[in-house]
Amino acid sequence: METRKPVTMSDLARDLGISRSAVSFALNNESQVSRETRERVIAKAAELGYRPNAGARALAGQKTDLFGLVTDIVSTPFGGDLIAGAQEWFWSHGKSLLIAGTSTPERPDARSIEMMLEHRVGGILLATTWNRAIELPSSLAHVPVVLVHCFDARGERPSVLPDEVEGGRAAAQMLIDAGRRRIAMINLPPDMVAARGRRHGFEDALTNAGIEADRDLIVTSGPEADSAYLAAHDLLSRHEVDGVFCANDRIAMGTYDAARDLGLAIPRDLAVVGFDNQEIIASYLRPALSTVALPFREMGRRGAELLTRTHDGDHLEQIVVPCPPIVRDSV
Amino acid sequence: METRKPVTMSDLARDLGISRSAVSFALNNESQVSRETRERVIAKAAELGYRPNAGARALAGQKTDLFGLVTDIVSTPFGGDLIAGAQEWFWSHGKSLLIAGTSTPERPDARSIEMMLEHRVGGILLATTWNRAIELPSSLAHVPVVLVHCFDARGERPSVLPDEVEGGRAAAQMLIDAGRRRIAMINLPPDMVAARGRRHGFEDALTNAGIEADRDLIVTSGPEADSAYLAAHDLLSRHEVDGVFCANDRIAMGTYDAARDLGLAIPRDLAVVGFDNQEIIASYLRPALSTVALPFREMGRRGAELLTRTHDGDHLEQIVVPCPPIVRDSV
DNA sequence: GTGAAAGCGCTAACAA
DNA sequence: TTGTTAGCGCTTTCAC
Repeated sequence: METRKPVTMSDLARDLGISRSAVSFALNNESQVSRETRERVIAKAAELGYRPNAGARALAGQKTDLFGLVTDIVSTPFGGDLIAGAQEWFWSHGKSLLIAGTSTPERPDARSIEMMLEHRVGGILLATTWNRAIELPSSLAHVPVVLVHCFDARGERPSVLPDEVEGGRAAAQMLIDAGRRRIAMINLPPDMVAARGRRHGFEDALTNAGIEADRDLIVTSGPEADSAYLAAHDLLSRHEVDGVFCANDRIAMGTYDAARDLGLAIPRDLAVVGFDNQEIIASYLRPALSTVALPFREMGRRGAELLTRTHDGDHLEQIVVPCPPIVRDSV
Repeated sequence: METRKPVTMSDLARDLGISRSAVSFALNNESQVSRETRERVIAKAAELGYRPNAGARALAGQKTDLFGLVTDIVSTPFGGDLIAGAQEWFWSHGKSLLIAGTSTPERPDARSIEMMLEHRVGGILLATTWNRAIELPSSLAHVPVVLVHCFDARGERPSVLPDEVEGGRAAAQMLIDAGRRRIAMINLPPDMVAARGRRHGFEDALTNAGIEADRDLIVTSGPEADSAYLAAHDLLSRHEVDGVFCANDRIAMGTYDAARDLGLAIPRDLAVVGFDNQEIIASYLRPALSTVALPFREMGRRGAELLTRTHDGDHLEQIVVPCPPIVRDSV
């Protein structure tokens, strides 16, 4: 592999005996060139393997095609969807994506933000693992920012959020449609944004179905499977329940264990619905877990879209993306 | 949020009444400026919030600080580690990382590679989910490339690979050290690079421990849990086995199910070791799975390092990174 | 130690 | 329709 000096516009112009601007116009599909010239230029470019220099173009045109994504989410399976979604949008619009992983998006490695700003990104997408309020670092004060799966504590930036309420409603509905009536919910700690929304939707659906919401059937668990095992075991041994909505898939995992230990068959004795659609959990649990998906890909896409639009015009928007139910075998 | 025009070197120079080159020298720590001038420049830069323009610098200096990472791995939990590792290296060396997710690294969305080349990246890291040989696309012919978790079919590019053999040996050793003697292996399809290496190390360790390698105890399974369930059920019901090395964590998952259905307690009746250390599987299985880690973070780091060095000098290197055993409760 | 000046590759008025 | 000419923000000789 030998690196060789890249072909420039001047090379094309000289070879073709025309001016550099003619080449520029031809390549950028401006109107001011004859069809013939344009074709000659394009042919020559292909022949010589010309490739535009993005940096130079940005410098001269005073505009970037670079955007940034800062997130703590790359280390989870969701990260892939998020990145894919954002990238799909950017690419199909001729933009490139600079990514920085960080453990704390609100206080990202200062260097990573700095680096993006030095590259004069047109805007930054800030995404988090947990749906929550965040405080923007001051270095971001003068850059367009769109928050994904989180929102600005000061209410000054646009964001893209999952429809937790509708998701909770959908989860409950799956249980109701299966004929369950003694329906419980094992929720996340109440200080979590997701917990509030999902519960709200859950209660709503029960009420609409004419099922009285029994406070005793709504319990709290930590987000992890072992904590959920305890909560589920307690709940299921004290109450007669035929359906349970777990506020996330890991809680469902713990619930499966508890059900097994209590001799309850899923879905016969107990129907279970999760939330998140963490593929690796949901599809490997037996029976496969019915759940509600967190639409990271779509949120990434919408975030990117919003960011490029925010660019000019400066309207504050909150976009809410639906959480689709995923039917498997646990209901 | 209002975007405002960035401060340039000329602004600093004018404000300070000195030339632009003086500013440049001062900021880049060149020797040819007086201590005093340098300090004044630095102070002014801080005051005005000057931020160098990476694109302009690259253009003038004919060098980039951008590198690319193309991979199909972002959608798995491993992706996070890989990215983190690569980024750690690049950042601490003042480089930035451009990332492109793709479903097939060998035939990545042509646009994504093109985009990186237009940005004049100094080199590209190509990483795959599966350890395997890959054929480089021709567009990469004149760019430094380092392969991570895969290798060039034509043997012309450097790569960073996990030490599968040593990993297999470590897995077997965990079983041996626990006093197991009837040790089986549920391997991946033999055409997979990982399968060959892991088996090689496995047999090696048994031989060294004076345990005869029983061909009947080495069986093949697909990479997924359901296929593994069948293989494990078959193996365990026909042979007396007290330890099994599963070539990946999902196979271990299926093996857990089979063991339970056959009434075998883990680890009492059957010790199990996996491979990959997929956190979400390994730590939630009960008992938690002892396994061998695929060192993606370290591979990312080494890949980045190799890439920046490959840059000049052009030695073909194959780096092999150790796969550390992770002890949990299944042995 | 400092400044003038020539680019780096490209865009975009403006003239011709 | 084409070419000329300034820059964009920065690095880097080369004189002073």
